[in-house]
Amino acid sequence: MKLSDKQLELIEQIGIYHENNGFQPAVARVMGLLLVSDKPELTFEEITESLNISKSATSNALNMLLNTGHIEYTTFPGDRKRYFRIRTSNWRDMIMKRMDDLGVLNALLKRVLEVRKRENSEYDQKLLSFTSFLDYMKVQFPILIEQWEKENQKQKA
Amino acid sequence: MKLSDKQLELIEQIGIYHENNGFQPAVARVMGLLLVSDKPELTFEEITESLNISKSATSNALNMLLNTGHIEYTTFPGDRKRYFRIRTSNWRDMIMKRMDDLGVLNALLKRVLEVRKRENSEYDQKLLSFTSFLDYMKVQFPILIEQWEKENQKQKA
DNA sequence: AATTTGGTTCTGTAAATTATGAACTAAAGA
DNA sequence: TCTTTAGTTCATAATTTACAGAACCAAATT
Repeated sequence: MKLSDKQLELIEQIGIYHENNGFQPAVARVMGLLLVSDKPELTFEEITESLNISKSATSNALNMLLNTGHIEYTTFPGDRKRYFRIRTSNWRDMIMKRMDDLGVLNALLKRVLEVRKRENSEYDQKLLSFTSFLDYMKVQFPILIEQWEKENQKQKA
Repeated sequence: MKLSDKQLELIEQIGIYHENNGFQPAVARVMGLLLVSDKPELTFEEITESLNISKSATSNALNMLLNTGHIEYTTFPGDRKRYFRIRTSNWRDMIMKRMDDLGVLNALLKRVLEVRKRENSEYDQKLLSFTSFLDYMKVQFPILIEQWEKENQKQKA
């Protein structure tokens, strides 16, 4: 498994992106590798060797990515190896999870408005208006996705 | 500065939320406190005492939050203390930064499609379709915000 | 039966993060 | 001038994280 310099660089960049989103470094690199490699499916061995990480790090990373639904694997008859690949369905999930996270924030902010006491606060007006925006988003966002899917469908036809 | 049990609990929950979004623990608690306290503006001293953290932790947290534009302070003539509060304008920024982050992802994925070679890949079709969705989002999202602002304006009138 | 393969699990540890407390500073007040 | 106030800075201690390496295991192969 040869990787070009461009590929190696891109794996690092994608790695950093995922690190910023809470993945640990090795896990983030595995995601990068699976995205960037010429082959869409890689074995355990290929991953360890390409990234120069230990078997334990690879095992740990793959299992965490399997558990979180970011990757999946296939097998072939008469071959004990598993072939790992990114779950494409995961992109929609990823976006949705970001929305959910805003939902958590929204719930917390509403709780804030319940719990504490502030008189005639213009600040709380803004807070209320923000939560209402988050409510609006929660409704409108799925509609936005739907619209895009329609347009995308049209283009294919 | 007395805080009710409910307030203390909520500060922790908001703290955890912000930890998950990359803030360090003490910084996240300061954000929680400023949101949840009955007074909208707190002094350095009130923050240290309410959260039971050291002066250095407080200093560090406040400076970091000031630098990142999450909080601001006012002063009053003849009073050397600074009164810290959350910048409300920051909520729009927060949402926008999330969008920007998706922009970074989008750029990386486009780079992926350029850099590697995969034949007749249905996978790459999906990837392409995802980047096109991110493009769509980038355009539509500000429009969504605008629409909401219009509706919100109407309600006030 | 012995070995190889494809991993997993279990310490140990280097490095990074996060916070503390003490010493310090600059401005204001007595 | 001495003290207090409102913080900052520094050295360091306490966690936490992230990984390597070795031992281990079950299934397949020889």
